[in-house]
Amino acid sequence: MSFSARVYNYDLKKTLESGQMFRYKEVQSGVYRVISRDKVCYAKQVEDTIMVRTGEEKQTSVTDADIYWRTYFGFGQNYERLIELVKGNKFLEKVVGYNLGLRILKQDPWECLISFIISQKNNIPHIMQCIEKLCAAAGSAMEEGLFAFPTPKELCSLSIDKVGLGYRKAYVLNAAYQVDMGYFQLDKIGGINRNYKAIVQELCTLNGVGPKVANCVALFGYGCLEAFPIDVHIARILGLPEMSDFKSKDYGDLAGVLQQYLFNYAINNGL
DNA sequence: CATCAGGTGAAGT
DNA sequence: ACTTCACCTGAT
Repeated sequence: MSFSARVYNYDLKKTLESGQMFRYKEVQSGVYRVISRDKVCYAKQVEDTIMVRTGEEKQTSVTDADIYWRTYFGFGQNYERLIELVKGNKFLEKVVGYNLGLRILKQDPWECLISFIISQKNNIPHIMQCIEKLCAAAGSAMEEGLFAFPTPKELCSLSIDKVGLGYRKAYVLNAAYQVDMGYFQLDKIGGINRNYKAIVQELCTLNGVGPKVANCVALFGYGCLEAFPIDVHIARILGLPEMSDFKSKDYGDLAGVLQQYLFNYAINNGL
């Protein structure tokens, strides 16, 4: 039914609204409805506690849904080392300070892949609108008129002309076909002995998936925190004089976190 | 009406 | 290897 998580240095609003995921809605002040795969939850933060309400019928002990959402929200993550790593660079210190509490979510690779294919050369409100239309058209119905993210098979057998995907439609349909047929195995590329580079390389074999989208999927879908997606905002920032000797590799498995901090700083400060 | 928005692939240097 | 350009669509 619901659970509470004690969190340290977590910011639910920043985490959800930083553009890393698209299926959230603030239904009441401070209450966020979050949808992932075929699951819905309502999350609210009060100081160092996050309350998560799920649609489960009864609460016997810790449910699978609890575990799913704890992992999803990244409650257990800790990026404290990043504060030390950026010391000395005033700009990065400001960026990290601005984003304290923002975590990288652990999303579903399939949903993440399709979402970020759709995101290319597109703006956030329209991305969200496209995804909702896609779910309504192909996903299975859940409670209160909400729809699950469509499975690969569901996406394959859909006419998605009404979704407004534009030229991305072919990319989405092809990805759905490849995954549904088992030609492209999302779970396999994230297997135990695969690494970040291999994941990006594999993802880039899909039509419509280039370095930017592949790195987003690696970061948000596969939990590769060393992934460093470079979009127009990040590229602009990398051109700033204070970033002249910046190398993402220097930040190891916090590079992706810093990337998201830079991105969120950029879109909220007109960079 | 022209331009633009969280890129990519193809074709041209 | 690097540069240019078309691409769907909805918003301004």
